[in-house]
Formats: sequence, structure tokens, C-alpha cells
Amino acid sequence: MSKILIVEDEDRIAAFIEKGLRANGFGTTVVGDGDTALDYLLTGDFDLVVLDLGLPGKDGFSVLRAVRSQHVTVPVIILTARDSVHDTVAGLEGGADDYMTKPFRFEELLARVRLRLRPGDRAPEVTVLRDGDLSLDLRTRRAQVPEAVVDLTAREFAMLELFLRHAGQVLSREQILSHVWGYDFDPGSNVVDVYVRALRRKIGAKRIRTVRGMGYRLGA
Amino acid sequence: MSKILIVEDEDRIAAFIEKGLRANGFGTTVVGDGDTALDYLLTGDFDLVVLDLGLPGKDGFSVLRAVRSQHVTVPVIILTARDSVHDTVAGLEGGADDYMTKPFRFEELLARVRLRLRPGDRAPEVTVLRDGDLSLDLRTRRAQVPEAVVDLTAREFAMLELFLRHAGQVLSREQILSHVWGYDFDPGSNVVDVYVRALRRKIGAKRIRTVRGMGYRLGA
DNA sequence: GGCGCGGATGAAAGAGTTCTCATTCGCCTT
DNA sequence: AAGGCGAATGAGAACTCTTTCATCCGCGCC
Repeated sequence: MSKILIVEDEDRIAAFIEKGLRANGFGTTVVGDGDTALDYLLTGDFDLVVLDLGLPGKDGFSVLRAVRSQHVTVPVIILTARDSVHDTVAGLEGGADDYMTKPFRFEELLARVRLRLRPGDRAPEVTVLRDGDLSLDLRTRRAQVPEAVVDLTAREFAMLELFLRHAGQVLSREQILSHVWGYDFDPGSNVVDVYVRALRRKIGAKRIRTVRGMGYRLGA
Repeated sequence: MSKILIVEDEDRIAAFIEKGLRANGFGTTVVGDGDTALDYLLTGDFDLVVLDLGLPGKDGFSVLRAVRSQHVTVPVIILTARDSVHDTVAGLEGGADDYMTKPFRFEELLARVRLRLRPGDRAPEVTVLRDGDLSLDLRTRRAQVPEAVVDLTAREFAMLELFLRHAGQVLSREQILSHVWGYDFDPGSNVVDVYVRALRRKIGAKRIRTVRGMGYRLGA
């Protein structure tokens, strides 16, 4: 079991990451400040680090440099605010292996974690998801139904992927928000409704059923 | 050798498609109106059709319905104007297998043609392109250099893919325009310059060399 | 059958991407 | 060294995608 250190001071986000990683079989430890993070890392006891750059006290970037200066080569995935992408790109020269801009959806972080932990033995990747006569090509972001092939936008794609990976299950708006929009969603928003409509227009209205008071369900 | 019927009334576009398909080993026949197209198709002599919907006289959609009403199951890829996507999606119920919105880049058409001709024996797809210490993940649209991992926009991605598939070669602005922007480019535009700059910002300026009076070259 | 609440819908604001244009930079020739 | 031409650059217009908001619809309870 791989051990992952999560360096993040916002409890809500730390919990979001920890819960998801544990559910996928990883061992996790959360720390909220840079100094502690550095101590833990120098023990060499972790297989990967998820590091927020915006820490109080010793910031993530300092931690990263300190770790690398000790020739510790543990893979590092940094988390950064969306509007500081430019700093990030410049700053990555400090030795991170990958990055995510906040807010992010958990699946994307998981994919990056897996990539960094097992660069070699990747299982032959699934590139097409199916349910009945509906299919989704993960590489080209196109969905296919008997009547047509349709291009999807990023959000439509992420949502249809979620529906296909849980075909037949009722998904609540909150579940959908948290998986497709990440941890930073407004619970009062009706984006999900809006995107369900967009998807229905493209793949056919009947394919996504409304379960009143519960959420939406694809197929079955 | 598969035989492909191209139904397109604009000479420039027909030539663009025919040239590309021939260069990739397909046999091609071009016709410019719907009635002739229908005659040819009913011979059953073609393995695939590229069909423009905006034909003079009997339009592409009528041809499609006529063909299908005769139970001819040849794969059909339709071409349609960008602003009529909605008609397209609705109209596809007439029996097309796939579609492209104009203007399109040739590689995308080629990929769709190949997919329709050989649904089974797809070679294990390449998902990562490399040149030296630069790599590009085709599935996630992310480029990686030792200093960083960077997300690319659609155009940046298409252009870097082209550079990587022709690493070490000098590519003229016209070549780049025709491959990345499709047949419908303005020869006087400097989009290529602008996107070269964008790419250089993301993957490092030195990786793309300017060859004065000729074009650009990646690596080597 | 009427009412109330959850869901559907259209429109429009905000953000990122794409593309053009005008200007500046700098290599190469003379 | 000066001039000309090709390339680099910054700014902003146009477009698409994303999101919010206000309003309309219709299912299910009374």
C-alpha cells in the first residue's frame, strides 16, 4: 500500500483528498504546515506528496526546494490557485512532477497520483465506456448513440463519464457536483440541471431519467 | 485498397480531401452533385462516403436518405457548416455514421475514415509522443518537459502534435496552417506566429527554432 | 382540481480561447 | 551603419464554454 503525504492547511480540502485517496486504497497522512511537512518528508517514509503551495508559514514552494536540496526524489504533485498558473509554470522548475489548479475534481488528482506511483505497470487503459447503445470515447471526448456521434464540451464529458461509470445508479446533485465540479461547489447551484439538459439535447432526452427528489440516473 | 467516394461541390475542398486520402493509400472518386453521387453509391462499389450536406440540386441529406432507403449500409461521414451543427445533430438520424464541421483539419477526417473502415483491427494506439526530453500525452492534452507539466489549449495541442510528428523538420507556415487549421486558412494570417509564441512560453522558447524565411523547427 | 415544490428552460453575464491587427524588434543585406 | 524585411509581441475583438438567475412547467399531495 502506497503512503501519501497530504500537505494542505484548509481542512475541507484536506478531507476531500484524504477521503478519496483512502477509498482508493492509499495510506494517507495530513499535515497543515510546511515545517511539519518537511520533517515528515525527510524521514523518507512516503511514496508521494500532494503539496499545496499556499501554506501559512513556510510555503509549499520553500518546502519543495528544501526537500529537493536534500536529494529526496519523492514524486510531488503541487496544488495551486487557478489565477497563479503563470507563477506555477515558472515555479515548477523547483522540482515538482505535476500540478493541479484549484478547484479540481478528485478523479483528476487520482489519475495523476496513479501515474506517478506506477509509471510502468499501467493496466491497458480503457478508452471507451459503454452502456447499451451509448458509448463514450475517452480519448476524443465524443459520445456515440445509434442516431449520431456528438462532440462534448469538457463539463458535458466529465458528467457523462460519471454517469457511465455508475450506469443504472441514481446520482444526487451533490454527488455529481462533487465529482464533476470538485470540492468547491455551491450547494445551491443548479449547474447540474443545466448540464443534464445539455447532455439530453445531445444524446437524447430519454437516456437520463429524472428521479424526483433524488437526482438523475442513466440507463437501466 | 479501400475506395472512397467524395461528394463535394467546392473544388478546393474536394481537392484537399482527395489529395490527403490518396496520400494515405485510399482510392478516391470525386463527384460534385447529389444525383451523380446517388448513382455511384447504388453500384455498391465504394467502401465509404464523405458527403457534403450543402450540395447544389439534390442536397446531401436527400442523398443520404435515398441511399439508406435502398438498404445500402456503406459508412457515411457527412460534412457540415459549423453554424448548422444543430441541424446536423437532429439530421443525423437520417443515417450518417459520423460528421465533421467545416472547416476541419485533415488529420481528423483521416482518423474518422480509418475508424469506420476498420472498426476491429486498430493498432494499439500511440498515446504519448516524444522528442528528447519533451513528451506529449495525446489523451490528456498535456505536455511535459523536465521543468514542468503544462496543459495546452486545443490549438496549442494540435500544433505541438504536428511538430512532434515531424521533429527535426522545418515546417513552413503554410504547412502548419493547412494541418492545424484545415483548408480554409488565410495565407496572410500570422496565427502560426502567435501560437508558436504561446507554445514557447509553455514548453520553453529554445525548443522551437525559427528558420528565417522558411518556418519553424522543433528539436534536433 | 388546485397548490406547492422540484425540475426544466432561456437568457445573459463572466471567463478563457482564438484570431487579427498594429507596432516593435532584430537579422541580413548593402 | 542604415534600411528593409521577416519575426515577435501586446492588445483587443469575436466566439465558445461555463455559470447564474429568473421564470415556467408539471408531478404529486391535499
